[in-house]
Amino acid sequence: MIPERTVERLSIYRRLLGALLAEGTQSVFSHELAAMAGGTPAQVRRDIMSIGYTGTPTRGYDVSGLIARIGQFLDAPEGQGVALAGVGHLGQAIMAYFAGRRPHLAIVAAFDKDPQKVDRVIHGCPCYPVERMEEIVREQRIRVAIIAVPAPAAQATANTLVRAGVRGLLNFAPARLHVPVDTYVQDADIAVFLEKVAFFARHGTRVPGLVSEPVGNPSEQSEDRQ
Amino acid sequence: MIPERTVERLSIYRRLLGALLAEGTQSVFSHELAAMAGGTPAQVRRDIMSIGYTGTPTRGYDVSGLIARIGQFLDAPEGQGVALAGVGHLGQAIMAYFAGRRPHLAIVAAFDKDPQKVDRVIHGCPCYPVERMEEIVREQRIRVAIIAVPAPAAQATANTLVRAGVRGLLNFAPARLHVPVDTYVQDADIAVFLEKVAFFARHGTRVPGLVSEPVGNPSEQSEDRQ
DNA sequence: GCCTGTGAAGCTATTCACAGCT
DNA sequence: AGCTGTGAATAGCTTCACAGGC
Repeated sequence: MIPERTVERLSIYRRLLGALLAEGTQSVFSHELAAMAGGTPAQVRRDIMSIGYTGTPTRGYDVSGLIARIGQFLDAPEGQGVALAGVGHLGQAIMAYFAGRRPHLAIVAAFDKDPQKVDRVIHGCPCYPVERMEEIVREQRIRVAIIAVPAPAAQATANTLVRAGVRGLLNFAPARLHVPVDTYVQDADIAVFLEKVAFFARHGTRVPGLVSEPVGNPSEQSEDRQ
Repeated sequence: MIPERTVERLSIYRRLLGALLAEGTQSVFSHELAAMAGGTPAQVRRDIMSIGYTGTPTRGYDVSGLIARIGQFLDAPEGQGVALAGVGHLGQAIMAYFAGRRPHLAIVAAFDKDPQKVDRVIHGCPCYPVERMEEIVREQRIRVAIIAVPAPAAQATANTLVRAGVRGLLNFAPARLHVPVDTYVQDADIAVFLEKVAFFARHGTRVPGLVSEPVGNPSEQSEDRQ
């Protein structure tokens, strides 16, 4: 099984590769991708190796070929619909972000308990009352959901979603969710993030890949870097 | 230096301990905290050991004492002000969340380039035009900032903040930031999170600590678990 | 010369397992 | 009996460093 961190980085590589493609770049070296992503060339090579793609010493990796390979690896062939629980500011920010782009991972239904917010379409996404969540998620075979409800409602929301068939949750509520072992939870707990940033802003700690000011200068030597 | 993951967990433990305190619980065992946080008892004990707090075999850890110790460790003694760049839906969700609570880590200034959004107070936080960001962040000696602007503006925003003295960034924009090595960046990239969740919803993978349905049942045996 | 692919080494984080305490 | 504190073992991830290719 592939490391979680590698999956994250592949997603990042794909986005960067898309930008390269848009500007007409046809191939890229591991050290270039590493500089853009903020990692090491060795890491990039190993990540790409882990999904069975290969480059050539002369040109590096083919941009569109690598994008396609990452897609085969990360995306569900049939596409995946996503449910969104909670249409507050956060939920709307998320809808706005995903509107239009990402055909294969689109938010296809949103839910809120406020009657004012439902029964309309926001950013191309229909909003329903929470009462219909279980029914709709089950019928549409939705397996991925975003929890953007207040903390006190998070566990109940998760329970309903799991009951309806969801197996992956992105949880923005500041609460720990208890779910079955076959359900994956990614926490995005803003309060935790902010306390961590505040701590390290005072105590310092930085990742590898170094990267200096604005665009990382290509201060490579012979064998990778240090 | 303390592991990054430990800092995250300490923040989580503190929140859980606060809830225990509110309901009048005076002491807690590592396995109880582990069940609440979704980790292992050994992990909890080591995290607590790493900040130099000790419990007793008979009662476990003293709830208020441990909260205080985590506070000494995580928080700046004088408190830390936080700047927020971007007052869109996401920025407003963040302001709403931090309004009131967290005296020692409050959002003290928000910035937006839209003249409609600025020169007023939202959730107790004054909003200024971006042009004044560098000046205000520098004058208020703000060291921590949240980036909630669109991706194309993220790097320029980060540059300005760093120039003004910020040393910790929480970045919600789907873009990799290039900053000086002494500046800490925590990425909260929603698109990456969602792709990761979608991937593992299909392929499965779960953390330790197991945890079953709703509230984790206390199926402990003698020596820890597993 | 400069690249990729990769075994091996090195690190970091987590878990085991038990001595010591009550 | 059941807990904490912790050295030792393990697991997981990252980086090194070099063979092989153009």
